[in-house]
Amino acid sequence: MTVGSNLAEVASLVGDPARANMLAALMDGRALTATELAYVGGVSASTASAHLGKLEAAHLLSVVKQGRHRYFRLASPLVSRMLEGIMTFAAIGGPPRYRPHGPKDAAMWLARTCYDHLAGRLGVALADAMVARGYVVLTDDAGELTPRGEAALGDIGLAVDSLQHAHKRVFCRPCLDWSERRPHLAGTVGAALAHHCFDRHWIEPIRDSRAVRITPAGQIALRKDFGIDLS
Amino acid sequence: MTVGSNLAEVASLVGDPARANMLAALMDGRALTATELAYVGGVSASTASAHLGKLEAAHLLSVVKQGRHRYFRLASPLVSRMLEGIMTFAAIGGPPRYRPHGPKDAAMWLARTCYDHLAGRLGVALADAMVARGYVVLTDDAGELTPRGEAALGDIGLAVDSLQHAHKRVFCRPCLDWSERRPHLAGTVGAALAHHCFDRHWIEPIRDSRAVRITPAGQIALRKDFGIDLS
DNA sequence: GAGATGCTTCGGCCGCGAACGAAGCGATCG
DNA sequence: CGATCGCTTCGTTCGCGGCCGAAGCATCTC
Repeated sequence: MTVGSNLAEVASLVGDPARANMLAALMDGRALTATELAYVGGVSASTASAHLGKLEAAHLLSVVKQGRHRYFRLASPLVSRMLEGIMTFAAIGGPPRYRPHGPKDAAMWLARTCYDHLAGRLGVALADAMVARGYVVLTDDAGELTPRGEAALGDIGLAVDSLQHAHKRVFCRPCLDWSERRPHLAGTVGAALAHHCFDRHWIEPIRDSRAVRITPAGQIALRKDFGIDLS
Repeated sequence: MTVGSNLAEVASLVGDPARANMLAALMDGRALTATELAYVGGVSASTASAHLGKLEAAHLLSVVKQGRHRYFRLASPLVSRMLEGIMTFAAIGGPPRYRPHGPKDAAMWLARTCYDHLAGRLGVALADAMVARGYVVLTDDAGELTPRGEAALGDIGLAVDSLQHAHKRVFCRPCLDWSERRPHLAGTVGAALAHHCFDRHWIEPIRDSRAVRITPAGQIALRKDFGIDLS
């Protein structure tokens, strides 16, 4: 059958541990080199090359050559969405899971990027705050920024108007958080919020990880603007 | 890493052709017996048993024993969503695809069920009609039933009020159609619409397939109520 | 009861594909 | 201009996992 075979074909590409780790590492939207991906995949350069070739051939990844490096990134938001769907199931739909062990995991649980927006306790807390204050309305699948929310974001210096008419990309949508098992903010609004936090140095990336650290300044600002305290 | 391994684990389960075909067959929400699934998977009963055991262990499928039969169904809407995500990518995100060949494919392209709602040319045409008439508003991710739409559906005998307050399940959302590459209606509204069409015998299931046939009565009713003509 | 039917368990076979190292090629650096 | 680095290609090895058929255990039918 036409349908099933495509399904299996794509899923089996994601179904290899090395490739899955590579894809997961690219979930934050960055582009990584073949060597970096070999490392996160836990395989040799030659093996990684074969994997990356397959992922590119299937259009899961796009590649851009720059000098002697080859930078890979997820080929489209559709890929990110697909992976998100699988990870969400893996985290909350599958067999019961356990809480984090290592300190690295702990950081991931606290705050991390998810493609281009924020997830973890911080992401969920932000979404909660936005909802509680009537800035956004969220259902399971849809989200909407209220006029009140638009104004409030404007007050803290987040230019929402310029984004507003981006009808093509999704403006505001919930994204199920695999660690908190509750929705956080994705879409244009979620991305803008994340950018804002980075710009103001409320958060900063943690090396070699999707996790982010909340700076002292961020602690203060988040409490002041959103009533968030993640101690 | 914790994340990647779960991702690979789940994806590899879907990544086997036999299992993928079984899962695809269950996408319409029905429950099938082990023997039926062995058939759609194209494998022997013993092999199917092993596959189904794995899918159940990973909580992709739930099983209910009835007499000497074991009925399998997708364990949760989360699984359906995950598969939907992969199929969507496989259909439109991957390498360029081709149009149908066999008559069976043709029927699938014309009209079929997608979990619990309608897809194919019919599904897309219904969504288009609903939008064109101002019954619903659709963005890429969200959907909303307008008061006008609510009234109109009421006129043709579709009790929408009773569904309205089902806040838990998603009320109305778009679902990307892999054959038409355009959204059709999913969510509670999409499901209610599909049920309505079945109840009135506007459409009827085609044996051993997710495809549905549009009855002569359906042709007339669809044209009258929605201005749809799929000749 | 005997005989189907539905499904699982067991044992053994086989092939795909992931793995590595060595070698080659192109780009960059000193 | 070598030397180094980033990546790919090639040839080979090897183990996991899918496959089947035979046998076994239920359950329903007559």
